[in-house]
Amino acid sequence: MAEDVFKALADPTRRRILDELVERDGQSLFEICTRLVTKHGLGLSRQAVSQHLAVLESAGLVVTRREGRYKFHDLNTEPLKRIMTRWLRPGAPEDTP
Amino acid sequence: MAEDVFKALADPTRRRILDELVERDGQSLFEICTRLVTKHGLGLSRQAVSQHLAVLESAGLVVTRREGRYKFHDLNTEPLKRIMTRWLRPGAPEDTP
DNA sequence: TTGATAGGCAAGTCGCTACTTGCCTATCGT
DNA sequence: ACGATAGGCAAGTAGCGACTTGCCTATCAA
Repeated sequence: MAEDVFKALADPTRRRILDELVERDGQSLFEICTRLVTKHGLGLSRQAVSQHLAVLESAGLVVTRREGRYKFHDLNTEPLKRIMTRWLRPGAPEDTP
Repeated sequence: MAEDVFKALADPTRRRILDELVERDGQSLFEICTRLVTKHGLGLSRQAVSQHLAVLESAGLVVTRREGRYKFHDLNTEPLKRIMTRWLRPGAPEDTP
């Protein structure tokens, strides 16, 4: 669980995607895709972004809702909140790697 | 900078090390090593731990002080604090991947 | 000074992961 | 019905990252 969140956050592109979703929630795959390419000069394929979104979703950082042929992506900060305090208050470990 | 912190946090063993340092600050390499092996049944070599500590240090999460033939490791939570708020308040991106 | 302890350096192996390519399904407009 | 749009699945490739192995340096105790 925490494992998935940390691994999801490890990739720069995925963090960029989260940035995008903070700025505008509920974007489709193609929207995110074009945003990443145009705004930040990242050159990546649609599938690459799709796979990143899958990682973020299975980490719980992104939730999706389908409408027709569109799939919208929303940010979910709950997993983040649960993680951040881990080393800040002395001291309590929680997850099993 | 932020890149290094996220990558450092991506590994379970390194998170365990941080857990150890929260619990008892200023441990040596060998102390951390034995703790990891005995308390959590992790089977890893001294060099493995040493390399993990190097990653944590260059991410700024751990600071070291040398005394004679000992090198003590202390936790530094500053990089964490700087990172956590990134996606919590809507919205402002900050690092360049 | 010698041996033991604490740590560092460098090269090599292996597995995971990010990304691509190619093809397939589903929904919408006309 | 047709084509175009939005997305999914699967296999393959390449590079990075965790870990090992072997050897080397430095400090302390006897």
